Amino acid sequence: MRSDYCGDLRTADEGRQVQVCGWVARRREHGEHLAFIDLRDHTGLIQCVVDGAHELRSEFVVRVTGTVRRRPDGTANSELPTGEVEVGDCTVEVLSGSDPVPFPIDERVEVDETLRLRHRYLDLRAARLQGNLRIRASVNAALRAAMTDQGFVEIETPLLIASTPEGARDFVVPSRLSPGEFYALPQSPQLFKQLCMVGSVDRYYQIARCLRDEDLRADRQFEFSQLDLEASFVTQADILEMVGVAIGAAVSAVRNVEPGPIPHMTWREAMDRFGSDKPDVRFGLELVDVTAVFSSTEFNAFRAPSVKAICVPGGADTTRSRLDDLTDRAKRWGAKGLVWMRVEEDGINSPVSKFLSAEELTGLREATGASTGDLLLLVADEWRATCHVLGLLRLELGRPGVNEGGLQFLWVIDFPLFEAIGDDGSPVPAHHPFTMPHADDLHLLDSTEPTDLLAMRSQAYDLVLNGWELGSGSVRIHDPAVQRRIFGLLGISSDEAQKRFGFLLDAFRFGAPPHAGFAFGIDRLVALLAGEENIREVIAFPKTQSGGDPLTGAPGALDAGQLDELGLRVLPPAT
RNA sequence: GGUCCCGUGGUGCAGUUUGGAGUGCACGCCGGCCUGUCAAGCCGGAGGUCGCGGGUUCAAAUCCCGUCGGGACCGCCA
Repeated sequence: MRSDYCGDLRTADEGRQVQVCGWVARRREHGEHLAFIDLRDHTGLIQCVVDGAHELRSEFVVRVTGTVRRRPDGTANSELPTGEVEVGDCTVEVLSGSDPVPFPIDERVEVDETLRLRHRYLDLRAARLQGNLRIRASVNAALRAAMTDQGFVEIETPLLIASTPEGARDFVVPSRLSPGEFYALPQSPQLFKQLCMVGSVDRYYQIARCLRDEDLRADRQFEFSQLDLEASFVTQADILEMVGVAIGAAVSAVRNVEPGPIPHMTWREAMDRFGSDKPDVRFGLELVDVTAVFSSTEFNAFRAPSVKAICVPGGADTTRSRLDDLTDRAKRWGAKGLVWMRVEEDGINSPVSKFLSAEELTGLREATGASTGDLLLLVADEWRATCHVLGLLRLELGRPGVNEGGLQFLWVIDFPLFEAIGDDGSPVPAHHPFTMPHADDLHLLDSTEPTDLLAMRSQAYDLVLNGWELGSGSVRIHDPAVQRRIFGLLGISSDEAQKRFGFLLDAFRFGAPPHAGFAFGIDRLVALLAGEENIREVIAFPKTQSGGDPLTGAPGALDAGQLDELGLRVLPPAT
């Protein structure tokens, strides 16, 4: 039916009789007996010269039989890869007609996203999504090859599993055979991959679909894909190396460059310098600790456990309304306030400068390296709150576009084991409860001091790319005694632990190898490699921010018969 | 749970601040002309519940309240 793809024809094909199939992208009529058709398939466009095209319309599906010829002198189109040639002496068969399309299939027009999603099959015809889906496919292929090369075995794990109350909200599936009971869809294959380790698989991986019922964002969908992996008899360093190999393969499959070794940064340093556990290191505006400068200040707002500043070079001309806007944002992010200071020729211009001593102002300029023309922004609070607010402010002020600054991968290591002490007095795990404490901090497990517990580091690590958390992993606890100790600290009784994770704990009684793993989001990686700031652009059929699918109408109601069969009754909406 | 932005012929926008006739631009669509265009060109034409509901007003796309849809973000996402 077809001899060539549209986008493949070149001068080397001159003289060949070809059959090309595709969609009419554009039609240019020049009277009754000359017209040009741009024929489009997934490879690109080819111009066909036809004897009249009045019956043809945009997006008609046609098969064109003709001869490839060099275009007449002066009529080549340098914008098109196929622009040196055209298909002439054409016979056109209409294989399928088309109504006028609801939006132009043209990159140059930004169309309402609901409309694009409602007619996703049309949106997919555009080069942007065609390219993105193919980038995604080559990333998947490169990851599979890299994992296979490293001795990993691809294993599929179940989608219908038991709900565990940890982590994100589960999507649940009612059971017909056990009315009133439910499966959960996996948030990740976490427990199964650890069982694979107990089962002596040694190295497991999977491109796994994961589902979490949490609010959607530009970088979050209900459903997403992870490269999920786990290995036995390895250290954290081994896992980082293996993931680095996979990432390198994915990057070089899309770009023609190897990303090189991925630098490491401790969690503490990331928070201190960037105010985030997923720092975007493509730009400066780093946080500067100035707590010491105000150690004996008279200014109440700065009598806080942590005072930090951002110096915005050349920012002194920031307008008052913009500063007010930044202050509003800082407050919405949880700050008690935001102090701004314009560094001017004759000193510091700030609403609070009269509360500060000369020594403090001098110390501040020294600590931040601020010079005339700069803007200083300060927040004072608990250390975590200060870092958090200034970290968000930093992104607001300087974050580069998705295609700027290259690909800056970063390992964030030495995460804390616990992120806070909960209301019940038990520490709250920062990762999951199977995370191995850092070897140097194991002795703190026996401490009863909250500060000791919060100081404990874990063998957990995140991979970050340009400020996006790509994924996380950890060395797991394989020793039942340590696991019991952790559950005890978390306030999880052995009965409760047995109820929640009994099958895993049982498995660990029969010889669990030391093991560690990782998982990273393929949607996010592909989006950044494709230069997209939204993962919906690299997903064939994504959902809107409110979790709907304008194409299929999901989610929708069930009819009474289905509900009966499942033993379900729908309550009226709460008011 | 919260903050902010958007919604105007098929598409993308302007018009909303300061109320005065559905006014404008570009693309697309339909018809005609046109033998080297390429986002073809020229001429003509059709096409509107200004998201929806209520309110204020002599008068609402415009002001107010509510609601629906979309987007960005905070919370949330072990």
